Amino acid sequence: MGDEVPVGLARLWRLPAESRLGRPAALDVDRVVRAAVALADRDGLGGVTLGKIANELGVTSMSLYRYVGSKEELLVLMGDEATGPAPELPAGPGGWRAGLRDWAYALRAVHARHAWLPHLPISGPPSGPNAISWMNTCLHALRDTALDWGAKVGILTLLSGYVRGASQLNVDMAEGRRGSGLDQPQVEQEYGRALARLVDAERFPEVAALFTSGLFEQPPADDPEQADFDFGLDLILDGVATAIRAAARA
Amino acid sequence: MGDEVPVGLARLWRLPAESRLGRPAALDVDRVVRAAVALADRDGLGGVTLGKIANELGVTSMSLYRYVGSKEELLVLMGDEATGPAPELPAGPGGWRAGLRDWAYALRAVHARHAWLPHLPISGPPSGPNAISWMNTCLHALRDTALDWGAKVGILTLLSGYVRGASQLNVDMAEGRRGSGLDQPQVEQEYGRALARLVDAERFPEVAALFTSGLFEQPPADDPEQADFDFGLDLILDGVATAIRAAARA
DNA sequence: GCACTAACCATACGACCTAAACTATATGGC
DNA sequence: GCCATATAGTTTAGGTCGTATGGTTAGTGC
Repeated sequence: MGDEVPVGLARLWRLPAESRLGRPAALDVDRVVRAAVALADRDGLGGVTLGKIANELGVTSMSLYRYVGSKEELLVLMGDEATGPAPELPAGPGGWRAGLRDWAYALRAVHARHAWLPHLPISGPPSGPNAISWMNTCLHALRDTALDWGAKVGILTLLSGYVRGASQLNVDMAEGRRGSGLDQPQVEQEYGRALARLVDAERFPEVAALFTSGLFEQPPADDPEQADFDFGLDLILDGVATAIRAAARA
Repeated sequence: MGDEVPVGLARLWRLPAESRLGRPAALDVDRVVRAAVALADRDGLGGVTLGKIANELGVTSMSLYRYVGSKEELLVLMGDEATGPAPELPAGPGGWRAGLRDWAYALRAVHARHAWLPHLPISGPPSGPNAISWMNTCLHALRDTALDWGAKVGILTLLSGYVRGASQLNVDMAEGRRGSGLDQPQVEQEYGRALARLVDAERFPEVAALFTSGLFEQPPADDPEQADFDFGLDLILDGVATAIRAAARA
């Protein structure tokens, strides 16, 4: 009967340590993590340094190790902190499809607020309280379907991975166009033209056709990133619909 | 009429520099990148160091800067190198579905050979010759469909992102169980039980139900990771099928 | 006031990436 | 054959960062 919880999990869930002995702590895990998140929001992931965090808090970097096992662990804590709790359960009508769509939109919005978040190294399955909160909301949206637990978890994994990947790509493209005052369509043009010169139409006929198709030349929608995101999301949701129908038949 | 190509792209595509002047080079980009890949295969991404690469090649770390602009750029080159060219075009029957499935399987196999590959930071849209090769194969599988280019690119992005995310998760789970001689089902048990103790059934009823469902207790398939992968893949392919039908109707 | 415990700090070390200046080795024109 | 030139590679050094170690400070409870 192991009642114990790994120390990393304990800090993620902020389990109180219980001890009135010794010198009282001037900080707590929360303040450390919040300072780190604020720093990442300002300077990016690469700008997060134990020294700078400590400076911000008026302590030395070594004292942070009283609250965090290592920088790697700190990154995990930052991830859960920045993700925050999932929005309230919709419970409204619209069924699973609207529920999943809202969920994905909300998660995307979180990534937009913290551009570094999708770039955090994955450290395993969702384990923090906020990650669990999002998990709960997603599963809730699927509650009235005939899917078994394995399928629900698969959908959750797929969907969160998709949002993460899409956000990551958006951020990277945005980073690529920093300095040169180009917006998204211009970057796509640049990309398409540079590669059109490199791609041999004989070796890669499909790609060559793509780059001469004019897809990267037209300035179509007013928010192309949103449109791209919606395309993939709808495609996934169509797949979910198929799975739900199949489960209902069984 | 800019005939020029950014220097990063030039190195990715190994554009020859043309110059018989000066001291002849003892190395070339290829050898540097291959040594780096071999090192990553052995020691992981964190074990890749300019010093170690140089050592392996019998030079000093600074000389590597003759071939690579920075370590960041080296990572990009490593990514394309390790990905390698896509497998030969199937051209067989089975249509787009078999084509995409084979493609995804092959990409997954590449990630299995280079566990660090899915962990590389994304640096933009596919740009290297090998990435383009995989792009070409994927587009080829969709050739006989009525999808427009935008949809095809969306599917490519979605699919490659999915494979990447799934591989990343597999690697991280495998890493989590290093040291303690546990296999996948045991790790899932450990995960399920640890979280079952932390998750409040009132706040997170769905998750609580999941963790008491026994999903993480049973040792079901003989290759659970493969089964999970297939579930997501089939779901995506079902979504693609829907999109193809819709495009054909239009 | 004394043992004990926990929080915090000063110091130091070892990686690592890379800028700058210098040396080595080839080519091509005279 | 020699020199200007251009490219390759080395030396040296600086700066940043994570963190191991050991000492110091500030509280609690007997």
